[in-house]
Amino acid sequence: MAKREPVFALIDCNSFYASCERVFRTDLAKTPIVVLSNNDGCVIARSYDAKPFVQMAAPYFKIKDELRRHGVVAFSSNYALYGDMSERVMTIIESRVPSLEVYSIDEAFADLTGIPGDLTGFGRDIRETILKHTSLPVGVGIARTKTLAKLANHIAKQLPDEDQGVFNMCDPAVRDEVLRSSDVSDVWGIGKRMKTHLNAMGIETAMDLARADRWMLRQKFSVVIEKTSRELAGTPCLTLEEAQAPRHEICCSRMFGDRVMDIESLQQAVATYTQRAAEKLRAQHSLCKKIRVSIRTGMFNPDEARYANAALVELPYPTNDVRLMSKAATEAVNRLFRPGYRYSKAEVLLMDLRQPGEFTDDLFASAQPATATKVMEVLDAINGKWGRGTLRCASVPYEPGWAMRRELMSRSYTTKLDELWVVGKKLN
DNA sequence: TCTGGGGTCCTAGGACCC
DNA sequence: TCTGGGGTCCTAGGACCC
Repeated sequence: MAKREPVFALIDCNSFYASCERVFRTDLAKTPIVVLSNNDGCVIARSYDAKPFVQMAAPYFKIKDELRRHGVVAFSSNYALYGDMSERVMTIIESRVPSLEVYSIDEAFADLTGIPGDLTGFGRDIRETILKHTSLPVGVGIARTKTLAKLANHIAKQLPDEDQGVFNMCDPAVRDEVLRSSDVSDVWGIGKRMKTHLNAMGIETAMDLARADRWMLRQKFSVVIEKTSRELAGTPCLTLEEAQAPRHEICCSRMFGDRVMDIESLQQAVATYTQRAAEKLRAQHSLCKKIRVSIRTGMFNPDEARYANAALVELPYPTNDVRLMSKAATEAVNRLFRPGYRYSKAEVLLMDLRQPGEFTDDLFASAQPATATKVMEVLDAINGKWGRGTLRCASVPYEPGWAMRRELMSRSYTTKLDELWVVGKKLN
């Protein structure tokens, strides 16, 4: 029997955050929409019809009036809603493909190797099912490698409606045609810097990169670019990664709603971020040995005095005990704090993460006491049942003065009982 | 007044060891 | 005259992704 050729699909939601908002606001079906980053800082998603009016990452305060003039409606980001919608989409895809890698909140790679019959039809079927069950439009790219599937997906989004957002690039002739007409910067893994370097060497299109001297690519850049080149030429170098490995670092950082000047607020913020990071840490069953805390002022205003600094604290033993972690993190704030500055952001980064049992306990140092592990389990159980923050360290305020701005937030239509979508009753 | 929040991988270079 | 050759581990920094 002939060896089965590998086939990958990349399925991703179109303008995901904006589409999620639209699902529950049918009155905005024909209105351009943008979604803002945390703190209503800048634009992170645009509906298709908003794209002509707004640049990605444009600061909201600068373009507010312009948006209003064009009738573009803005939303604060509502991650509870997006996370829930994402799970629904992934569940549908998972039920139809042999194996799936959830790559981000709005996209997934699927292994279609060995699926008989017309793959384009298969892609259309998935797309229709998702649309029917969630009202979210997706694009499907199908090809021999992950990098090519990404490119196929990019093409799928530019197709006219009758092609239903599915593009199959398995045919070598079709693939070559696409490679020739795609700019090298459309390739997954080629950013702005790499484009500049490659262009300088005469590599302009995806086809140029596919045919470039691999040894030279590896010498001059890295093995990553070499793999990209091979993948474009049709040789799979990247595999589907179904099980998500535990993170090596866990980060929680936020801009403040307003500038902060006092040390108490910074301590509260850092305690709050540590709490959130510790939750993520325990969710992946890891322990952490080092914490890096950083604070900084705004970086954009030239008239404002700037300061940014970070401190690394090492814990006595690998732990997931939020009490120990908060104490260490807030002590770091005392070291970092300089009075007189207007702080805009703090960050807590958990580093040197380990799995229990993976490291050797030091003969003379202590390990996390069993009681602490138990206390954390109870803490997570209570917060899991009654909501995040029900039980917390005293240093974490309930309604902090420095909380981020989210003035344009939609409701938690799918995740809060008292905010459910009501059909047949006029909202807003 | 005001510009996000997560992550990943790779490489180079220094410290240290035998 | 003239000062090896590996190896490992760690960290910082660059580049990229969504």
